[in-house]
Amino acid sequence: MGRKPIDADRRQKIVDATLTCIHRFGFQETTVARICDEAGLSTGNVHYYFGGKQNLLEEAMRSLLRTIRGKMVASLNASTDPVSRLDAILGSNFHPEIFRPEICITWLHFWAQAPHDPTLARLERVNRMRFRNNLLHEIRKLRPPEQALDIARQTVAMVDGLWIEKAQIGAELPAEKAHAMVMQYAASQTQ
Amino acid sequence: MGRKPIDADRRQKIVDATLTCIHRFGFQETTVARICDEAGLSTGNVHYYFGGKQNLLEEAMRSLLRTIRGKMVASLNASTDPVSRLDAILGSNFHPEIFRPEICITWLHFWAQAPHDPTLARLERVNRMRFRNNLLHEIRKLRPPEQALDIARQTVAMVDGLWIEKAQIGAELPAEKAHAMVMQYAASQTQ
DNA sequence: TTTATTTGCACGAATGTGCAATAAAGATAT
DNA sequence: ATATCTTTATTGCACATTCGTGCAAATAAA
Repeated sequence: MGRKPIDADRRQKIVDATLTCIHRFGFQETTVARICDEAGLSTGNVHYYFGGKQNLLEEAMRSLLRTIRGKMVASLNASTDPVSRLDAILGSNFHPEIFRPEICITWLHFWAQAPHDPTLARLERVNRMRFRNNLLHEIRKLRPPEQALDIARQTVAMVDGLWIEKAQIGAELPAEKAHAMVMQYAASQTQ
Repeated sequence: MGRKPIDADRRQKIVDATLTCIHRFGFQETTVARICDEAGLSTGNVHYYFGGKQNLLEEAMRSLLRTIRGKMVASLNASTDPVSRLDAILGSNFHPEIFRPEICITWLHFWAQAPHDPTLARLERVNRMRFRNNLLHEIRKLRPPEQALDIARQTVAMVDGLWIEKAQIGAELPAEKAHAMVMQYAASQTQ
């Protein structure tokens, strides 16, 4: 055998550089050259590790999604009553390390690209349904089923909308404020 | 004098072709050649009428914005009581001709591009504030000021979030359903 | 004829991709 | 231990393509 197998850290390094470029330049102007420059590597690595730009972009979105989901499961274990579990689920979407303009901008590009790329579309759908069902599972304990579904859907929409607002230049929307706004709504619907 | 002056219809034709390309291919793959092909013209026209691609993109976004605002003012004149005026304002955002995947996708690209382009950012901000203030003006008649601002903000977020959902492939969200969901929320907050 | 409009191409710049060459890190043989 | 070999990792460039742009020519209306 020769050298050590494919370096997972190096893959992650390229993925991180990709996310940085997307939030800094946008999807349109994120080039292979810029990504590799940001990562301190030469352009050939992208094809060695990912086979092409499109695969890298999809992998970068998967990575971003994993990061957010990681926050979610971590914050769920503590609570037991429905309302505080709702609060925990929402809290993961407004975690100070997550609810930042850079991440919201990247996520916005993800939403915009998904309708044009079946792979991203599938990722978006899975993620949306998982989020909605997590909420739904708790709301069902507080409300009749037919109301619960609408409330879950409205809550997802409000969270997404606040992410849009946060992504824009000059947005004045601290994570705590956004979290409080959604919780105030959820509380008003579940009493 | 020579021929008739600059043809406004021709400008609009190019703008429409641009919007079609954005919703069909996305911002990243909307090229001057594709736009002009869609419009049935040659590439030179873009620079003759708009001076460059960037100006055209900005003009296309302005046009989209005008279309939506047109629906809004038209539907406001009828009503007089706050709740039905709220309903009218929201109805313009969920008008069957507006709340379609093609338009929602284009709007998503607008949101994603705005953080990278000062001109688009300014457009986004003006539009968001106008929408929020329109809602706020009615909500103030129903609620104390400090609550009213939060409710307006939450409503805008929910509308935006439903636009995201509508843009995705396979979304099952009729305009009437989306409208009803936001109105149900607004009603629950203003009674 | 005069002026406005439209065409179609050519040019330079930039991009994604593939590849040949090189370096690095075990493994193997001597 | 030392040298050699094998596999993996990384480089950096060349290639074909594509893009936005500008312009000279052509066309059409007044």
